[in-house]
Amino acid sequence: MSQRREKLAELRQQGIDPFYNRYQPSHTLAQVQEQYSSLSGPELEGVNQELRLAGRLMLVREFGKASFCHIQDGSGARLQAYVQKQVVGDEAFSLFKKLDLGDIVGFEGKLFRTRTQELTLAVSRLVLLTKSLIPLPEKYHGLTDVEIRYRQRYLDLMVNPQVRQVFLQRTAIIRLVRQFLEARGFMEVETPMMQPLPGGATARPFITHHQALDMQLYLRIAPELYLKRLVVGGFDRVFEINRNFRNEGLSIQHNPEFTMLEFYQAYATYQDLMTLTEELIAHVAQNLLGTLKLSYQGHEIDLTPPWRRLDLRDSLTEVGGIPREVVRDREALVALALKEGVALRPGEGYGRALTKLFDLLVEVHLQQPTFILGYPLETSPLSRKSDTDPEVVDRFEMFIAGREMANAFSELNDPDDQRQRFEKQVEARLAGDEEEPPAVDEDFLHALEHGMPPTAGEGIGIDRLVMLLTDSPSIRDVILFPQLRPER
RNA sequence: GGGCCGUUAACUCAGUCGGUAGAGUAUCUGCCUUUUAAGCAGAGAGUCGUUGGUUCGAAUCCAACACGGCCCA
Repeated sequence: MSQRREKLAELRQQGIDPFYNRYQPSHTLAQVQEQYSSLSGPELEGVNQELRLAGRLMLVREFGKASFCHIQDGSGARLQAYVQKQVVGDEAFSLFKKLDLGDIVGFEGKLFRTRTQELTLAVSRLVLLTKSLIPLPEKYHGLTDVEIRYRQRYLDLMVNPQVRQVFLQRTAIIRLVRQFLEARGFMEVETPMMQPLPGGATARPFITHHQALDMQLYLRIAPELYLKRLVVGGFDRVFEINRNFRNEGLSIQHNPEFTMLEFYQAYATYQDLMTLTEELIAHVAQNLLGTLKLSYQGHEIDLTPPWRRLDLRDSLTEVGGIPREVVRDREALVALALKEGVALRPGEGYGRALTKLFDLLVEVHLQQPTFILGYPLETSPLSRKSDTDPEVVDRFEMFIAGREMANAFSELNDPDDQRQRFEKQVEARLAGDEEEPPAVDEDFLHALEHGMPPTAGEGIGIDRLVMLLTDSPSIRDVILFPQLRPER
C-alpha cells in the first residue's frame, strides 16, 4: 500500500494527474459487447471505428513489449484490451506498466479479434483516470469473507458479478411492483417515517427526539395508519414502498430497517386482494425471470395462480398434525401451546395459541404459495370482523417457501370498534408488553370518524420477495448495507 | 439471552504431537509482442482477532472478551 502511495507521488512529480478530471467514454463496455460481439475480425476491420472507453483495471497479463488487460465498467461488462509499446509509445507504455489492478483508466483505440477470437481493443492512447491506493481482492477466488462483503459492499460489487446481479434484480422487482400497481390506478405516496405514536403493527420501535419541538418521536414500524388517513381523504388507491424500522434482533430474515410495500384499495375486500396478490407476484416473477416456476434453496416453487387457500385452524390439523378436536377445544389448545413452550401473556388465550402453534408447526412447511385465512380477532387489532363469525377477522397471510410474504385484511373502519381495540392494546402495554402502542391514536380515530370507505389493505415484505426471486438465503444478501455491529 | 463454528500476509487458504510462520494471488525486480487465473526466475510483505493464563517454549492448550456466521429462544 505504501508502494502505491509512492507511485502516486511519482506520478504527480511527472506531471500526471492521478485523479483526472473529465473523460467521456463513447460507449459503455456493455454497449461495446452488445454492438460488436457478433462481428468477425475482418468485419471489425471494415467498421474501423475509434472508441473511447473507460473502466477499472481488473486483470493484466504482461509480456515484454505488449500487454493484455481487462477493464470493467459500471455497465458490469468487461472487455479485453491490448497495449503495445510500439503503438502507444515509450512514455505511455511505461505509465501502463506502472498501473495497478484497481486503477481506473481511459483507453482509446479500435476493436479487433485475437488469435483466439476474443473481442479486444487495440489501444492507441491511454490515460490514468483514477489511481487506486488499495489492492483489489484476489482475481480468482474473489472476496468471500462475508463480513468484508457486507462492510465494504463496494468491493463485493466490484469483484462478485452475481452480487451485482442480485441488486440489479432487486431494483427491477421494485420497478415491476410499481408498474403493476400504477397500471391499476394506485398512487404512490410518502408518509411519515417519524411518528409521534408508533402504530400499524406490533413491534418495539426505535425512539428519537426532536429538539425544536422538544418531543419524542418514533421511527415508524409501519405506514398503515397514515395510508388509511389518505383513504379517508379520498385517495382511494394508494401505495408506499419504503423503510420500516423495528427494534428487534437480527437474523437471516430480519434487519432492523427493511422495505415494505403497503397498499390500500377502497371498495375492495381481502378476498379481492388475494387475486390481486397472485397477479402481482406472477407479474413480477414472469417479467423478471420469464417463468412462474422457480427454485428457492433447492425447493421447486410454482407461482402459477390460483394459490392454495387454507383456514388457519385447518392448517394446524392438515399440516401441523394436531387432531381437529384439539384445535377446536379452546382449553386443550392453550394447554398444547404451553406445552410447546409458547409464552402466553396476560389476556392472551386461544387466539394467540392458534397463531403461535401455526408459527411453530405449520409455517415452515408452506413451501408452495398459500393463503392462510380465518385469523383470530385477538391478534388482529386493525382488521374488520367477519360478518359470519365474530371471533375471526377478514384477513389473510400469504406464505411462500415457509415464510410470511404478505399480510392483508379488510380494514376496520368502525371508529368505536377501533377505539376499543386500541384501548385493549394500551392495557397490554401497561401490563408490560413493550411491543404495544403507548397510547390510543386519537388522531387516527378522529380520521375514521369522518368515515373511511370499505377498504382492503395489504403489506408485502420487499426484502423477502427479493430473497425468493433471487434465490438468496439471507436478507443480508438483498440489502446493500445490512446492519452490523461497529468494528472495533 | 443460550449453544456450536470461525478469525493466520492486501485477498484465498495451509499450518501435523506445543519447538520462533507457509503456499497461491496481489506488489516489486529481471526475461517475454496474440494472452485467457498467461509463463519462467528472484525479492519484500505477518501484533497468527484482543487480553490474560498454563509451559523452558503457544498460531497450536485453557479462560475471558471482541467481531462474524449458523442454530435455538
